[in-house]
Amino acid sequence: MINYFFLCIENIKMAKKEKIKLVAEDVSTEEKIKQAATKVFTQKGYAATRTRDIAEAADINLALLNYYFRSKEKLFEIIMLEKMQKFFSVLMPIINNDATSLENKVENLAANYVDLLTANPDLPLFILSEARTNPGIFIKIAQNKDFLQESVFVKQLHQKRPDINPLQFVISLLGMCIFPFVMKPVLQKMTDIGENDFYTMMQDRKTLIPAWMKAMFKTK
Amino acid sequence: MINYFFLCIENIKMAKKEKIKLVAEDVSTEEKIKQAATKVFTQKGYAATRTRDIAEAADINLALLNYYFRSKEKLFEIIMLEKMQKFFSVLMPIINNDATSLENKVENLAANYVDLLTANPDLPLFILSEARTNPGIFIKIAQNKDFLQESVFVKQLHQKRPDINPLQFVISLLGMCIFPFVMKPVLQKMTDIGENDFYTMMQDRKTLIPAWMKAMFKTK
DNA sequence: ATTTAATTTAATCAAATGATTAAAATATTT
DNA sequence: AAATATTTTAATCATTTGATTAAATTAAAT
Repeated sequence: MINYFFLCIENIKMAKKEKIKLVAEDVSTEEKIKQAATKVFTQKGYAATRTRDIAEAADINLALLNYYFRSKEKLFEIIMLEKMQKFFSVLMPIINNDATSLENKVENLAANYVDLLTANPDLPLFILSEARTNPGIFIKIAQNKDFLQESVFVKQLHQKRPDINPLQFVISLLGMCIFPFVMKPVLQKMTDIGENDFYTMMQDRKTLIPAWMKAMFKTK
Repeated sequence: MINYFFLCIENIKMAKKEKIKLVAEDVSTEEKIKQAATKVFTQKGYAATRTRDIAEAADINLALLNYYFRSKEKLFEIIMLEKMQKFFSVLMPIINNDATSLENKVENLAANYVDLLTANPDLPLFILSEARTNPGIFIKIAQNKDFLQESVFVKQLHQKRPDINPLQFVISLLGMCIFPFVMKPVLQKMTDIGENDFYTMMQDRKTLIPAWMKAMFKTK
């Protein structure tokens, strides 16, 4: 997260280009490539994606991809870092808020993640599976390894239930929000759940998950 | 699931071989390849796996892979079907048992899946991510699309809470069992959770998840 | 208007990769 | 022991794929 801009504006040439394009405000070739890459990478994963797929989706010449981003790997890193940022920009402000209660944080997390993932359904599977296949990239994201343990959220969880590892609740909460979207491809191939049913269920989860978590806090 | 053996013993030649090898009881070349393929495929996914990786891991000549399994894709299908079977051979008997209570089913599912996934940590991410990338294979698995809706488990859930879609509970339960393993690669790269901590937490979940689910059933 | 810089195109390269082939080695049957 | 079938090896193919190059085109600066 920290070195996101460093990586993104990796050399001066690109920095120049980016600025020009931002001022110009048009959908630049660079942006077209990035959008196409986001689509193809998140749908098929890094290994299954061909640079030619991206070029075709972006409706550009293949050489342009390398001209703008040097390599498939560099382009992928940019996309991945953006996606990770999206994830953490939801998580961090909520779990570190001193002013909200534990219950309130749970409500916020459920609502915000359901909305984020409804808009980006294959985001979780993309991040989670690339973390396994492509470990190198996650090392570059110099995240403070204690950000979770030191969060207000974890402290509130510990206060509420000192007898249970707070991470158990964190994993369950994230699982209840994220897992449906991870499971979606399998679910849709194995059952008759359609797009509308799924959407309704996810919306219902905004209230179900907080209610469930409250009940889980109270178990003896 | 249904056509598993049909696919596996795709032609008479292979059927012959298999029988001979089973009788002979030695670790046949075919079995060596399958074991190596299982390892590499589940770790790296289909697209990122090179047939040469498998050959090297199995310590055999590359041509043998094609001799025994015709193609990378055919080999993959066999591995995938075995893995799916592993998953469903845990799920099906439990959710279709008339003799056990709802609470008992939850206990069984939690305990059995924690054990299964502790022994096969990258099984879920393998299945879930290939379902997205490689949709063709899941069509071949001619699963009855109503097996879940018609299960005793879903009926018991409906009886307990007619006001909530039973699938909401199913997804949450599976999520609480499976998601930790899906999240494991990311979790380990972002926090200081070691292998031992993770193991302990998963064992604790065998009792936590049933307790939580019971509490969730009671929410107003 | 001319020069310089940035962008785009078409053609091509080199390496990687799934697969095949023909011959050699080993096992099985007659 | 000879003949036959099975298994293994080494060499090679044909494609695919990420990347490059040199030329053409367009935009920007002087």
